[in-house]
Amino acid sequence: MVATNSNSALAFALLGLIGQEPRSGYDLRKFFSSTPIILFSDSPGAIYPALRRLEQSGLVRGHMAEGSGLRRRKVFELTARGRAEFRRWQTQPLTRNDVIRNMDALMLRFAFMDQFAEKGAALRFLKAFHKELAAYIPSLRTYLKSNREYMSPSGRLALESGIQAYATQLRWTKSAMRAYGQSKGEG
Amino acid sequence: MVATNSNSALAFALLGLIGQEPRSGYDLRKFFSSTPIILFSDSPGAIYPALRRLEQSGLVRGHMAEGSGLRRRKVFELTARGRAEFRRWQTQPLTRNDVIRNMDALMLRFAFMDQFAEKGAALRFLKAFHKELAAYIPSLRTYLKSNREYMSPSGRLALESGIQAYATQLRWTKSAMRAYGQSKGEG
DNA sequence: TAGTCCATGTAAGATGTTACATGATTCA
DNA sequence: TGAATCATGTAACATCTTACATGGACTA
Repeated sequence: MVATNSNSALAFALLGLIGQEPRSGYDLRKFFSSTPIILFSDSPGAIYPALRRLEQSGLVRGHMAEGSGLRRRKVFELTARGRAEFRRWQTQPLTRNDVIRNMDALMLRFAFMDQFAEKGAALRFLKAFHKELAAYIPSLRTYLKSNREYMSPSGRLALESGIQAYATQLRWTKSAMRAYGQSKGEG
Repeated sequence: MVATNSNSALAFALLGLIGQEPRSGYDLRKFFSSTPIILFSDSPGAIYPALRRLEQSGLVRGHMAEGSGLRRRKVFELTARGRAEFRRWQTQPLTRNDVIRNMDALMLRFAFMDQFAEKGAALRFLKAFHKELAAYIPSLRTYLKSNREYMSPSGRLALESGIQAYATQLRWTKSAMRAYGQSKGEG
């Protein structure tokens, strides 16, 4: 209906979860609060308005669940447009900036990859991710090397922690690519 | 002057950097855009209002830099209250929730540890961090084990990536504690 | 019948994003 | 003189946080 300008990470998390199965706002809140993985808050002040926006822009459709003695419970399901919009977001090119400032969003995109995107998408994503990480990490090491002596011990250790985190992510992309290469035979 | 309710992560990053040496808004923006470490945006619409708020609550003090042919350049320095407030934030107890949802803020607190806090603070912080991570990671592994079969390959891989990231952070706390134990001989 | 959980929502407020505006200075 | 950089800021807008509100249903 209305132009879909841009959705927040939370909005895409909601779309992804609703895409797995129809869910209510309460279901989504419970998922966020009970699952140790997900990074979003279960605050109703974030979730219910986000759902309303998604409904208004036609990405989800909600209807009151009737049936066995249930209270008013508004269950949302994904529309075709919602599915397309999620896929668009998920398969858009991965940038350096995503790696630096939006790693969580990247992993969210990947987590739903099998669910929405076609076969090769996961592997393409992993290759691009690997490429960006492999290019970015050396620049961090270079920065550390040339600034080491001016940094406090805790500052230096904090930077090393960041570098190790990226290095771990890089190793993960490699093993994930192997996992996809084996099961899907695409190289 | 005004009650200091709570400051954002950006506000504390600004306080920490200003605590190293007096800096202008432009200096801070450049630091964020040129340094590969820091996670904050260099957007003027975030930084200048944040500086004004810090000044209004008496945590920093700004004055126009005069001197050799400079343009108007407002340089901020930390006040005693600003230093105390930073230290309070930095040394407050580390919670499980910080580990799950605010790791970046934790590392920011640690990065400035030598600069603001007294001797034992860094080591205390690392011990608490280690303890929370050591308690949290097994719950993630348990979750993975019992949900593995219901998850898509990409969902499972994404969760594994998160677990590996936490495990890397745990190893880092151990090596960081060794670094502090050696140089400061406090156990 | 009192407490807890189910379930949805709103209101106030702060913060951040993007884009725009302004003007001085340096450099080609 | 025109472009880039220095330097500060505002305006509009969307989003999130925290706290509050409401009411049905289950259970001890």
